[in-house]
Amino acid sequence: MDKKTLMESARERVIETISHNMYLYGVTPSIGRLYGTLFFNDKPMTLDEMKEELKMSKTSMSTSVRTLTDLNMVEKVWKKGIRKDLYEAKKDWYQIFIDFFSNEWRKVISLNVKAINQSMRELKTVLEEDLTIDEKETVLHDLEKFNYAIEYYKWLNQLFDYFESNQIFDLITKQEIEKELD
Amino acid sequence: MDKKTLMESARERVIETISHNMYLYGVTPSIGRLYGTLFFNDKPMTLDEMKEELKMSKTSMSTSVRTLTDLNMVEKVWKKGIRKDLYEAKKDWYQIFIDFFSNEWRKVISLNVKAINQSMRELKTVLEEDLTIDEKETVLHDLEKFNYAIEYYKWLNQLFDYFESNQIFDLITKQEIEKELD
DNA sequence: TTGTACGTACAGTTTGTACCGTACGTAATT
DNA sequence: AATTACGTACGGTACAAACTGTACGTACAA
Repeated sequence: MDKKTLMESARERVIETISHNMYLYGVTPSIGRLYGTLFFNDKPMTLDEMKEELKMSKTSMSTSVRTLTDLNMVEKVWKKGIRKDLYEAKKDWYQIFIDFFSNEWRKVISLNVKAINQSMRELKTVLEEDLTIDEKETVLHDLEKFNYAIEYYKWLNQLFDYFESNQIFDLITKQEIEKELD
Repeated sequence: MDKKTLMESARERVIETISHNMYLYGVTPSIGRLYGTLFFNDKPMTLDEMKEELKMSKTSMSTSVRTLTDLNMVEKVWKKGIRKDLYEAKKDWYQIFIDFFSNEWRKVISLNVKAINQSMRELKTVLEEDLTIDEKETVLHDLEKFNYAIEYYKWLNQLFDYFESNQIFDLITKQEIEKELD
């Protein structure tokens, strides 16, 4: 294998691995591959360049890039004289990690909390009616579980606050190497 | 709406919300719904009971329950005199959250690190050959990125160590209520 | 040993979604 | 104003994943 191929395959291996593991962020391998490609490409790319590089349709590049933008993994950049939109990978992985929780997870938490609050209100009105022993017990059990959930979501939000405020880096510093990986 | 329906719908709303939001853990709504059902069912359930409750096939229940078990969200329990397998939801959501990172994320990190190390070794041998200025620059750039990634994964692992050791609860206590949700 | 109950592997079917080509709206260029 | 270049909404297709039914292996019961 000549040096050219070796250089390419070394990069490809990592891109491919990343692409198959970005399901943790809820994206498909194709989208992951696009991020990997942008990450290793030092210059911003146009949709046409991505299309060419990945041998996929321009449409796919457009929607994929939008997904990555929504996840704060990619941003549009401007360069004078160039009409096409240019995109480049955000390269601060710590920030991407934190943003993911601050955005995606908090969105979900908010939805769950809303549903739980609604159900709690309803159950509390039911409590005022005549209930059998069993019914009352069931309602109280459910209310306990709802309360537990709410507490948990509060905890999660506090945790994400901690991430977002960068206090987490006081606790675990970026450069520090304390133990060997693998 | 009578009290019976109200009680059921209050519970259903929350189960449904959870089921649609458990994609963050990489599971489908069906599997999420099963977890929700088990969570609110105070007694362990058999596959047949789940099948009946969710109006799905026993096969689906079997595979779904296995998925949830792999995620440490459900466990098999024994009861003397009962031949069927019984399953119940694990109810410690903090632990589930932590286990998710300790298991799923670490698995992915390990794979990524392996790929990167392999590629780093290859690039370092390439560096010893005759390279054009441009080639050498590219290789060095890639090596820098690989190093960055390795550092990031070390950081993540340290973070998860912190979770796993429960030190995180010293930092953010479970009961504490500091701010209002939503 | 035979019969019964149970969980799951497997293969078939259906549902969902990733991806493509086309065709349109918008904005820059002349 | 006309033309060109560009990004994306839309509808169709093809592949993948979720789900089902059957059928088998295993373990307990009689």
